[in-house]
Amino acid sequence: MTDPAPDPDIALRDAGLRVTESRRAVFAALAAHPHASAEALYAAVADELPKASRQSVYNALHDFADAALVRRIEPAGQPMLFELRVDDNHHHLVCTSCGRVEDVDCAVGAAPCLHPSDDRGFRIASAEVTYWGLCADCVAETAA
Amino acid sequence: MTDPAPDPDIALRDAGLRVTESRRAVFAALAAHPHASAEALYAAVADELPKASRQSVYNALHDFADAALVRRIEPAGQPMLFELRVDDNHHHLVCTSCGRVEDVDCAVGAAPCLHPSDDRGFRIASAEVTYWGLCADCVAETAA
DNA sequence: GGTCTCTTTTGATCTGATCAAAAAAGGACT
DNA sequence: AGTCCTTTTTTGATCAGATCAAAAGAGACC
Repeated sequence: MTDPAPDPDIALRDAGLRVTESRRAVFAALAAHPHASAEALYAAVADELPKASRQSVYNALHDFADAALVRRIEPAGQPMLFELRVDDNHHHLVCTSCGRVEDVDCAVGAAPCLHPSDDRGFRIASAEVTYWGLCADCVAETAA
Repeated sequence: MTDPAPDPDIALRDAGLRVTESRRAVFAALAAHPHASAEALYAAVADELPKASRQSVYNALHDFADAALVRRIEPAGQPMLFELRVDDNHHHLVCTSCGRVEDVDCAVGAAPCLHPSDDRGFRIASAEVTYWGLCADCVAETAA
């Protein structure tokens, strides 16, 4: 297990990125909101740092993704979402009703689905599993 | 196995959709171009039926998807893609370099990845697996 | 063929994301 | 602490893909 909440300043510097207020704020927003869109993160950042611009949030997220500090996911029908969990190979549950996203550890063993029956000549780098369904809240709501 | 190339007219009528020239053209375009974007399909349709509008292609695709005549996939970084294979549970190989998409049958047995280690209370309806990597052509190009 | 409903067209509009140039701030060095 | 160079941020434009809405047109049932 890697450290659960690494110091953002150190992580940034290690990645060769300058430590700035906006980036710290984006980092904090990511920690507070797993699976948030750029827009949602901008809203969160703006709460703490009103002078920050939307573009700076996009910039930060882009830079973080390039540096592998965050992972970017794009479930169908949703804008890009960002998450801090990058060191493990985990997958996602997505609610088809409310859009909620939850993490789920890799199904069986280490890299279960990494080998398709026929790889068509592809050099496969990773496998991404998305489980579609109704979250607990939406199941309850449907029942009512 | 269901019929490999069902008569579009019948499929449309069975779905409660009127049979029109544009829809027939979109169907043909889908058959000719698996995993094509709405834009690409519009281009293909326009070749055969110049008077067809872009919107009519979007409409048709939307209607087809609602009627489960086509499946819509949205690999990260690409626009929506549409495919006619809907009756089987298959997955996709996506080339991270050129964007090429290939089908791959469900990895092991019937519904291999359908059960995550912890479903977080979700009522799971389906699992989607995307394999990311380099297609054969892009591997060759990289080697050169 | 007449009539009603479903489709198509046209053109506007929206969201999410990206691009680009000028201004501002980080941080290495003295 | 001050200087300088480079990276970041800001500002505002722009883009792509997709959707919405009203009016015109075409399918299909009688």
